[in-house]
Amino acid sequence: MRDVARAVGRSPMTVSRALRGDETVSVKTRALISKTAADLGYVYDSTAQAFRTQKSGFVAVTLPSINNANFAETFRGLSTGLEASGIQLLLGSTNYQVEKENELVRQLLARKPEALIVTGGYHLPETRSLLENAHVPVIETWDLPPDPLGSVVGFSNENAMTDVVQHLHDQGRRRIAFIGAAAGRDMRGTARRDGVVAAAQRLGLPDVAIVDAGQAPVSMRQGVDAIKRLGKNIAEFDALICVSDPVAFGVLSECKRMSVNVPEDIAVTGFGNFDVAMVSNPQITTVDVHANEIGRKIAEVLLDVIDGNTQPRHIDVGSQLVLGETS
Amino acid sequence: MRDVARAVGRSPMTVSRALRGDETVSVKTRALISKTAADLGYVYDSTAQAFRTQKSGFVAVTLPSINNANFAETFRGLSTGLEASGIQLLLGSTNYQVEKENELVRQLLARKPEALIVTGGYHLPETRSLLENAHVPVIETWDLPPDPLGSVVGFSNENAMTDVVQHLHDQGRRRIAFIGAAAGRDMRGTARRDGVVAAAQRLGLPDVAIVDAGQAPVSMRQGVDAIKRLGKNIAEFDALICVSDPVAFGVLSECKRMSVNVPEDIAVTGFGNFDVAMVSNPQITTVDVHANEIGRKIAEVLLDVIDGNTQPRHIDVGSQLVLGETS
DNA sequence: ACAATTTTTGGTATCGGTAACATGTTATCG
DNA sequence: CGATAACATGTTACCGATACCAAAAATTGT
Repeated sequence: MRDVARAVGRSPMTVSRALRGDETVSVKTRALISKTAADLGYVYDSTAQAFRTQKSGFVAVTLPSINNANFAETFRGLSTGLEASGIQLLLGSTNYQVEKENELVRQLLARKPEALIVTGGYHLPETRSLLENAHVPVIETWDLPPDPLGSVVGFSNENAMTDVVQHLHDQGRRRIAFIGAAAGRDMRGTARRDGVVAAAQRLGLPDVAIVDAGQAPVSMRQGVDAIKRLGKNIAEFDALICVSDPVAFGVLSECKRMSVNVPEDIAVTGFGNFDVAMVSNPQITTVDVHANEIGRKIAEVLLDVIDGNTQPRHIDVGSQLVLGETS
Repeated sequence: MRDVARAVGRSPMTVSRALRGDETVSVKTRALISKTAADLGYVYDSTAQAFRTQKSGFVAVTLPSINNANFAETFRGLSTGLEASGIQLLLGSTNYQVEKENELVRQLLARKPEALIVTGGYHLPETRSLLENAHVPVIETWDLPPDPLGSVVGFSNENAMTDVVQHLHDQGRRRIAFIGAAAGRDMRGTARRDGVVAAAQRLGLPDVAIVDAGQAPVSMRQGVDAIKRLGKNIAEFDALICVSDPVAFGVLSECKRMSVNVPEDIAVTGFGNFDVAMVSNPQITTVDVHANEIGRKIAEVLLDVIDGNTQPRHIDVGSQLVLGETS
């Protein structure tokens, strides 16, 4: 910056202002400085800026898994929403482990993010106190935690499942199995399971069977494997509620191979309204949770927060049953 | 840090060393300092560290699209490989636009990343010179550029397609169409298309028809739409080579709805060997490009580079035809 | 022409760590 | 016991931008 200043015969201070587009620098000086900086191949040092201003200019995001079309869609909405602001996204993946989330949050906080976006509403007590003491705006997402740390942009996994169970009940299905990850890791999956169990109970249906599809993240292959393991026992059920669309797709595919007819013999539902649900043949009944909208709303809340608005916001984007051909 | 130093009766320098696990600080002093820091709720300032040491401790990654299982898998391999090192990943998405890549690279460079990972081997001249002058190790991936900027971990999109065309030729297929994104945006897609065209020519097959599936990123729905637009004309072909597995899946699904039998009437192939290819029914013939391995190898190269090894490395992870039931 | 503004520019201290070097303190050994 | 090595800790000067305040230059009004 000093070099640029010398080259244009101005002080570094003026250069600093000019490069940030400060209006108090005269238009021609600004133009000259921009040009000179470019000519000299000067690269602005954001680290020094972050240090001096105590504002890092990025937002930290924790995702359970990067390889998940749903979170990816939220992330995309978020990126798009933040694009104009020049805010960058620092990403970390927790692999669905709260212990790892804790470590990750610690690392991310040390970088003084403008805000922290965490997926899910369940955290270790240690993580909670870290976040509470950090005085960094927190946005929880993909959930509606009972006791939020700050802002929330999400939906109720339980309620979403209530709609699914109600729908299956309306179709005359009674013997329901839920296929999802082993309990304890994927908290949103667990919430969905609980939602199913509770809804079935309220509707007077028999107890819901829980089919363990292995460790989160569960995907297509685990759906296949779960059905393989079920084998003939699949005849005990007339509806399979899957924790996500990929699982449902795997289930559907394996049913076909086993000559189990969907939806005649058994209904199958997914979650998330991924492309695969619509493109699949038959189309999978699923739940749209507005993943992209969540991302865009997060961006909105974020820009608001960075603007100095400290009032936490709670946004329920809701969810919507999407009827397909599998139920 | 000064506060912690005062609390333990040592200088800030000793605290600094202790917190970084410097062995020259006596074991008990180190323990005391860690404990005191934790008790005081001290949070280490990575920004200041980055500023002083001129090492940011993160690696920047540009991806064409975050919502893409291919890159996501690579990203996952990379995350896993870097986990222990404490290096963080700063992510940016270019939306398959080289102009955007340029802007993104500029922003990312301002943060002085330890290294920069860019997807693809084609960049604007401006971007190239930015990268060359930045003196930041660059790793290009998902490609084998003829004139690499630094290290490379990738595979040849062209060669991968040669295998596919050879296989189809062996099966007696002759009239091939390639389904991919509009030319110009997705350079890896373009490379694949060129690979198909060239291989067909070498084998003496008729000219390959190019079916435009719209703007990158193309996914399942665009596969569906492409086939819908083809309509009856699909009978002109006996093999459809798709730029990616999701596209192939969409194609397959729409073929089924149109009562076009795969593979009897027409062969369909994908690219990437992702879950959907194997779980799909019929299983999709595809190409495994070892996406996860790419990520892990990048991590390896990265750690090597950060260790001060400036020698660029060129790793070809190769690709492998995976026979399914659609060809 | 000159004071009162308004606009534009500059000087200085500083953000919180750490590299490099200096110094103090405790074992080791002939 | 004193010299030397090995270990532990301290001092100082930065890294590069910018907040804050001060001052110069340009513009305006009478």
